Amino acid sequence: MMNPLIRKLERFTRLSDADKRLLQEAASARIVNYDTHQDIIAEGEEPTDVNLILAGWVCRYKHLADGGRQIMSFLLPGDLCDLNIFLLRRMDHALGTLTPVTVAKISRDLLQEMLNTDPRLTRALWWEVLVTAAIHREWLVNIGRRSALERVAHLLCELHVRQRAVGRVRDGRCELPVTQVELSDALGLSAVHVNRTLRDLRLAGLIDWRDKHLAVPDFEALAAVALFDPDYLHLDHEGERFDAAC
Amino acid sequence: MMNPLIRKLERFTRLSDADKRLLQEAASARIVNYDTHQDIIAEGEEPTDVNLILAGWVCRYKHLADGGRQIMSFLLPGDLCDLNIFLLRRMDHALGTLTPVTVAKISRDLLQEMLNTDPRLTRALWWEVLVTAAIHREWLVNIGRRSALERVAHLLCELHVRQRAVGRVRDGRCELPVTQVELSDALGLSAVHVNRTLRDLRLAGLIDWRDKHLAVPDFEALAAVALFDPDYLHLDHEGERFDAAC
DNA sequence: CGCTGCGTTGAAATTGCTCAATTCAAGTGG
DNA sequence: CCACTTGAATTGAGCAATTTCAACGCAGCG
Repeated sequence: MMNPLIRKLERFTRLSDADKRLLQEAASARIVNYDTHQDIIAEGEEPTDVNLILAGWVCRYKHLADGGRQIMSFLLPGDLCDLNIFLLRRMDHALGTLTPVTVAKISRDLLQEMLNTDPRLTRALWWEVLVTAAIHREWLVNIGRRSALERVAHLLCELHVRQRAVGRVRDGRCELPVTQVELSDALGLSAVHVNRTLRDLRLAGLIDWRDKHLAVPDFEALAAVALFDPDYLHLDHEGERFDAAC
Repeated sequence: MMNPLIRKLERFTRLSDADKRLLQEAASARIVNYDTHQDIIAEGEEPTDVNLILAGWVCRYKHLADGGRQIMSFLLPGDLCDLNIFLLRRMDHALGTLTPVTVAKISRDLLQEMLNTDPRLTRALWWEVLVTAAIHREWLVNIGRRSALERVAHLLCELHVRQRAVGRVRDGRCELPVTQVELSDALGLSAVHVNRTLRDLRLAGLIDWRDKHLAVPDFEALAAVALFDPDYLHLDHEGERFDAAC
């Protein structure tokens, strides 16, 4: 199995064969499977491993007092969950599966060793952390300031682009194995309104979402509705300027 | 001038005298002043320095096509702005002043050297980055799922607690040198509605905001309205467990 | 004196929410 | 193979929260 993390990190920086071997080993040591709607780690727990998603979709979320929840990230194959375990003792949010999921557990100690010995890999992994924060910021804009139509379209654009970045889009078609309720929990909208908004996008011919797959016939058109600008994903091989330094 | 960053980082980990001297030097090298409503760095620019705020309030924000804006962070004295300059080439957001501001510019090279030579400081600085991301996540919950009253109260609680953490609260009173419009830009609400919501909080005796200063007579009461739980700020000396390792 | 920025208030319009019912597809057990 | 259940999507109707528009007050300042 080609490690999807390697593919993604190579967008950012070139990795040596040794880097890749190290990552590949780390990602093979301890594989764990989860069913749909399970917590990989709950809010308040003390994490012991970093979770690398090999297959399936995961979300970060928090529960609210009134029973609602807010999803703060969608994590796809190749995404790394808790690089913060080195510094923050307790999880201030939970990680839950949206589909059946396979993760590789990378222990603190192993990761620490990788970070100590491999500066290029260190940079690549911190790039992950910073891009995650950049996505959080764009979500703030999305939820705070955009209309429901723009909001839904924007999230669909993001998920489409992120999947394209790791080779998971064919003919404008990618996975979208989440429910409308889950989308609404991510967007700060009601499920009913998400449903109506999706209908509007469908009627406008902008999306075709069926069988857990999203087809976007004209990405530019959808991006225009969403006011989507992919800069915040920092996907354009920015790290290559570091190669000289390594 | 006591460096407010040192005070804050010591909440997280103990710093040696050498660490502190290093930080103190770095924060004295190049001091720059800004007026109110200036950009310290604009969206799209390539940052060259890390900005350490010594005095005044700063915000992260993005402009929208329709002229609106979303504020994504409030940065207070002792906060560090762009630790990401090592990895992300272009700013995906701007940093603007809310008051007259004094910052210390710490160059890439100097910071890089500090990170290379001082692992404890490195950890402390990354703690900054992770806490910033944690605040972003809580803001997502706030904007996505809470009512206007809860939302406003929650932000006021956060700003109060963050200032308490750096010794800037006396008798329940702290600075709040922002306008209602700026609050509304941070909360995803209209300025008019923020005004009405503040009136409700004032009439309920929960806040007293005048002359750029916020007084909270009964913090627990305000926190109850806001559903505020300060865990996400990770202020409770979590890093001490690392002392053994250093 | 007359700006200008900021705060305040009222009234009308709108967006998105809640409640409730219905459909549909995919199991699951008898 | 059918009856039943369950999870998800869909639709309508009424309602509530928030926005928008518009006006006015007030203080600081050139």
